[in-house]
Amino acid sequence: MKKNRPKYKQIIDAAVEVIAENGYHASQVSKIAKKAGVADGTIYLYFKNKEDILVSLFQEKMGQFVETIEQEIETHSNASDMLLTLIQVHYHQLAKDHQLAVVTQLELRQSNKELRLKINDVLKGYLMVIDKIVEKGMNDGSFNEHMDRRLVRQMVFGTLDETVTNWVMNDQKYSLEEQATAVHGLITQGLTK
Amino acid sequence: MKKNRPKYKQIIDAAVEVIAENGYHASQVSKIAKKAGVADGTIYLYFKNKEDILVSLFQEKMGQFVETIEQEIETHSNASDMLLTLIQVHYHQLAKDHQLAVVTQLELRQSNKELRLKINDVLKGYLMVIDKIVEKGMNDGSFNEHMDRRLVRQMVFGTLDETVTNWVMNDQKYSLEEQATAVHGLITQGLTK
Amino acid sequence: MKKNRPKYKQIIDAAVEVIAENGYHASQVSKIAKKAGVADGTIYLYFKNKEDILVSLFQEKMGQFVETIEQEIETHSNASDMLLTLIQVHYHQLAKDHQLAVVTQLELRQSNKELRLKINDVLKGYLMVIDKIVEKGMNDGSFNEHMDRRLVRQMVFGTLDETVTNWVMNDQKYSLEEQATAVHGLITQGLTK
Amino acid sequence: MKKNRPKYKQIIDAAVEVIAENGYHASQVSKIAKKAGVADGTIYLYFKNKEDILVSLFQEKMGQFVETIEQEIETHSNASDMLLTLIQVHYHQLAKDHQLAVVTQLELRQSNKELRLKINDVLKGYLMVIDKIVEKGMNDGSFNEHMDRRLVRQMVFGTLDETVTNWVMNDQKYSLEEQATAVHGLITQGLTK
DNA sequence: AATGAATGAGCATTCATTCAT
DNA sequence: GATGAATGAATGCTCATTCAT
Repeated sequence: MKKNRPKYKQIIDAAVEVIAENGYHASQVSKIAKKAGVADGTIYLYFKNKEDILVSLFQEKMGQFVETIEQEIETHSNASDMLLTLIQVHYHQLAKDHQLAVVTQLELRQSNKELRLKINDVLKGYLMVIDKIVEKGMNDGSFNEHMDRRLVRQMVFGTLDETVTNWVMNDQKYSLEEQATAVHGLITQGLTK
Repeated sequence: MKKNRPKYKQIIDAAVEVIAENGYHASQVSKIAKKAGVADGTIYLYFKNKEDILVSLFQEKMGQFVETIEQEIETHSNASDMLLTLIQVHYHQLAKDHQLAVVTQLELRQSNKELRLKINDVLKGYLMVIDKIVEKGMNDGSFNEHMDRRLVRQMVFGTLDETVTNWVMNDQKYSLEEQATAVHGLITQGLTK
Repeated sequence: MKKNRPKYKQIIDAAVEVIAENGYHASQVSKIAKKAGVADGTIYLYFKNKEDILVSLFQEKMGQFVETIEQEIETHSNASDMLLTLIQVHYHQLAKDHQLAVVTQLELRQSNKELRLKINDVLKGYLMVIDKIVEKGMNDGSFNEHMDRRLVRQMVFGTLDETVTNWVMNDQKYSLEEQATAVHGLITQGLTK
Repeated sequence: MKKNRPKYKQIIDAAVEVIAENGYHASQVSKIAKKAGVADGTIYLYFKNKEDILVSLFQEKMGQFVETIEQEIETHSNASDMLLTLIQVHYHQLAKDHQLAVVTQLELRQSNKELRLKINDVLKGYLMVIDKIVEKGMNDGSFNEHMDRRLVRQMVFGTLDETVTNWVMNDQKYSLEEQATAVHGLITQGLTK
């Protein structure tokens, strides 16, 4: 299994670093190879092509991301608490790894439509976690049962994504994690008094 | 004034068409020129460079967008109604011009960081409209007065943007405009019953 | 006769200025037109094409150059004195018009082979003046009668041209005219004691 | 060391051929690559850019040129003989390689000012050889000790350069090498009987 | 005569991918 | 498995010249 050989992770981590430092368009395969300490050609023993590096990068990182969130959520039985936890962990994961935040929020979005579609596929795992929480809240009566689940998921994800992107674009100069409860409040209570 | 000469708009409209049809990266200047019915060199009488076409495109379209929304909002005196109108008009504008929706939601985001920063500048005008509505609602007591205005703006914009992007990515196969009241409900009431 | 209309000289003088300021390759027709205070298209009422401006420029300036030298030479009856006068006037003409010196010594040489052949044609008038002096000196016995006239002409012209070019390349920071007698000495006496 | 790999010289020789055949401005990198039998991109493994090919070309060829002249000169102890040898070898080197003569005398001079400055740097090695000969002659009393060394160098180089350029422009239809002694006579004895 | 908007041919360079060693 | 030299397709922009007014 290629994914377990040391160079696989080595190349993915090099890719994160190179993209964070140079930006998406200035991240040539040769730069990633150099940073990973392998020859250009070696990359192609582990990845089908450049796009495959980026998709794999996203899969690896997002996989850990979702896994961590799922574990944390399990410690709660209440949908609203689970949602707060999801927000906190989401923010925490990105706040603790600035490079990864830049890469996922800004750089990877410059990729072409096909790559973005594949990234969306990877995101589905995350959206399902949101879905489960919403589902639970709607079933146990803590959330409004007349909501369109798809729209709820889009509101939650759109809000989290937009807040993180703004934080990254503002050079991460305020605390992302401290916003968690306020954002949770907005999502659960809405704007109305 | 270059912006009033017919070829200016002709080229911008051609750019929207070409990008919608071919995608951002396959949209060569020569293709845009051909579609606009002018010579390649003519493009450069009206735009500084390729990026300038795209920024101008966004400015033109977003300018009309914001203007239309502002006019519609003025017919209401209530913050919640204004927000509903904003959502409706936002959805309507993009639903009525599928090509423009594809270009702004998907294609233009593949541009490099500089272009995206310029696009963000243009977006500020729109965000200010959201701000004004929120401000009004918080002042007249219809909205919760303890909210962080920045976060509110990000939630509203993030939700609208995510819902439109999903609609575009799903090939616009359901009605965007019919979602408006549901989205308005989610934003104003939140998830909680 | 086009050459007598005011815009003809106006354009040529603008060309000298523009080329001296911007260099040969950055001297677009539109820049020359602007400096001359005429429209781009007007240039083509007076000159066949861009190359024709440059050839005409060289003809005009070199014509005056040769004429001045011929007049000055006539005041002498001795070949060696004539040669000294030629050198002095050659240096003086270029020293008094720095822009013209830059244009003829450096910039115009970047032109393509065809233009340089035409320039050489114009130069023939000047070379004939040198020839006449040498001829006279060889006939009256003051110059060595066994010399190859062509080679003598090339030595004289090559020496003058190289000394002026060096002076221009060194930013004209020493006096060109003060070198005249020394150069005359070298040419007439050679290196040998 | 890139300069020792076979493709380095292969590309430089191709550049000489292509420029001699097509002229400076019609010598595209792709033409040079084709003539050298390599891919366009390969050029850039050996040279920084197009200008670097031309500067390297000049350095390589002029390096051999100067080296050959220095070796030949060493076989003489007399300044005048050394000068004759320099002229003979200068003429011989260019007469035996017509293409190189065309490229250095005509084509490379069409380059822009920066390239010409770099070429002048390379030329300094050659001018120093002239300087050494003149110095020697002035010290041992065979040459006039009151001469301005800079002017002498310019006269010698200007004369050689002009005679070669004329020969090239006249399609090399007479013998350059047979002129050597006559030119040497002109330079050492001057025009005066 | 004069204008200036419009034209469109032309080209250096990068970089993902391959494949002989 | 690993290497890295070699490949070659792909494109934004300039500017001399024209011609309708």
